Amino acid sequence: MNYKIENNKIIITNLSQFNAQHILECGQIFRFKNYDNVYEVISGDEKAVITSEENKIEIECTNVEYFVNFFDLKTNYNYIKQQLAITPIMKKATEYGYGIRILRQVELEMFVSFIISANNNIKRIQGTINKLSQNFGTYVNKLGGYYAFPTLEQLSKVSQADWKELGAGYRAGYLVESISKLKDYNLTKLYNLNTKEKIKELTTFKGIGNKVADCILLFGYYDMNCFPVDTWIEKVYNDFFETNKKLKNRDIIRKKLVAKFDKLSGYAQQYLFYFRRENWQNFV
DNA sequence: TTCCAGGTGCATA
DNA sequence: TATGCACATGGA
Repeated sequence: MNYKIENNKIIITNLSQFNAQHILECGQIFRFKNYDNVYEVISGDEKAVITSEENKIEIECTNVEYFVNFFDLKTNYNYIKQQLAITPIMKKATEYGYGIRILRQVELEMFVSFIISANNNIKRIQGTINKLSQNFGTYVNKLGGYYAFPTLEQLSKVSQADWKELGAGYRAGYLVESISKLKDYNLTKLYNLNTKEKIKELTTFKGIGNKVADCILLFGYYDMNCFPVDTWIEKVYNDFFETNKKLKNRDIIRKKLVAKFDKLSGYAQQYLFYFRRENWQNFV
């Protein structure tokens, strides 16, 4: 992956493996907005402004090192796509979302965001998380001004009534209980465990089942052995991977997909998710 | 009006 | 272990 740093900006000229729309709108992050051909992203307490031109992409940001890591710029995604594109559907999906990259995000932010995401839609999830940050996060007076995602201490002050006010619905109780449990639990200790053990640990928290745990691990821990199976992956699985019957048990769907994609599961999942969600009208 | 959204918790068999 | 239902909320 080619990139360089100029005047405290990240410059990307290899557009075959970086597309802001693909990266931000494939469901892995909720704090971004788009106007004209500019995307603004907030992650943790940092912010980036991505401007796409014909031959290059400029990323102006609060912290260059943070965003080189965040956008996973040291990984060669052309090689990954090549390994994945061995069936017709995977070839289509990797071509459609050619600019996708898996973001390296903050553990706590993923933990909270994906509890909110359960049985919810992306627009409402985004609204809840943005309001949460505006009401409880710290204001940062850089790059036009923005609110950081709340720290654990700030999150501890969000009551069940506050969460309902933010639109979290029945997940309000789960959020209060699970955030409270984090006071005596260091999320970084999960790095010492294998994927199965990490899922087992995370699912002891209220509001975290297998799917949400997979998302937290994939997007917060860069664990590519995870394959979150949601309603969209269930559809794409039954459309392309299962010919006879419709399979509804998501644990079994996950097992079959992980057996197929192994250590590239996380990447495969994002290409398939983006492809199916953006193309839904072509498959109903 | 009913269905659906990046599902989970809980009771029951 | 497996199945089925309730759960907030707003857009289509």
